[in-house]
Amino acid sequence: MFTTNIDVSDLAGKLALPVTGKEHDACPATDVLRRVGDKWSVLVVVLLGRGVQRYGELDRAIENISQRMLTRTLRNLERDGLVHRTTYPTVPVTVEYGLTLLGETLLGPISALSLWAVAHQHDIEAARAVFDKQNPGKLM
Amino acid sequence: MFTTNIDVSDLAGKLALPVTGKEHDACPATDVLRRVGDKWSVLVVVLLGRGVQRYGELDRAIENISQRMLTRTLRNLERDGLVHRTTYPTVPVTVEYGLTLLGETLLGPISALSLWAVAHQHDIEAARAVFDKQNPGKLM
DNA sequence: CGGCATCCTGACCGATACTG
DNA sequence: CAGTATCGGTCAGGATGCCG
Repeated sequence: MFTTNIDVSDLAGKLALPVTGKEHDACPATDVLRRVGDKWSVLVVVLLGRGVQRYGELDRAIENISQRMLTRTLRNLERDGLVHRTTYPTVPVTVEYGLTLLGETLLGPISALSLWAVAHQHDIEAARAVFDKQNPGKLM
Repeated sequence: MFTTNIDVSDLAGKLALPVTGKEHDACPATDVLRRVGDKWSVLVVVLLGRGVQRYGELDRAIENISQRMLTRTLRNLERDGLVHRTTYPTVPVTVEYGLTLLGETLLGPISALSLWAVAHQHDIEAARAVFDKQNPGKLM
């Protein structure tokens, strides 16, 4: 069981003003947030959090992901050192994917965010309904 | 001081296999992750976490954000109920932005993720260097 | 001051076909 | 089985100009 215990003031305190473009682009948090924000990465990480799985297992587990995106997602995660890829010289070839130790440490933060999303989904949905009613045709 | 204390097994346990396309698209976590993953939302939320700020203050604080994206980011956050917008009928008009109570509860999870990113930035950088050396020309 | 309208570029992502 | 190659669509995001 992993737990996280975070003091928010740590982050706000570290942030100096103004935030230049280079600071933002070079910020490791920006980097990670973009990876986490792409369509499949978090889902793959969470699935691999249950244990090592083969390419085909992931492909079937996520039903509608394209092979292109599954491969791209796994390559990116592998490049960042979050996922390790193991091949066995069988015929045909067998490939297993699993989380690295670094990848496992990511489970805590992304679970915190996911659980926040689940916990507050109705608040968000309600807020959107109000906004869309008060601002017809705006945004969207 | 906000703190979060998360049991990762909560998330993995809730996830059933296989994950259909509709389940993934309708998942509130997917939704939040995409908003968090866009280029400016988290930065704006963190800045507003320090207190109410005017449009121009945010614009100068983030130096190189375009007005278009600042407005879009604020609108999206407002629509989701994370940010509140207050206008004062001065001449010219004054507009203040601040976090809602819901928005403040998001500071915990995104700080957890950001601090993870900062803590492991060197691991990630090193992993990328190894990957890029072993797979020249692949990905990127 | 605090936007909105418009145009443009490059990601991200999906569909399809092919392969060691 | 586990990918690669190619094409095309959609959309985030930047630049510029105008406005109440």
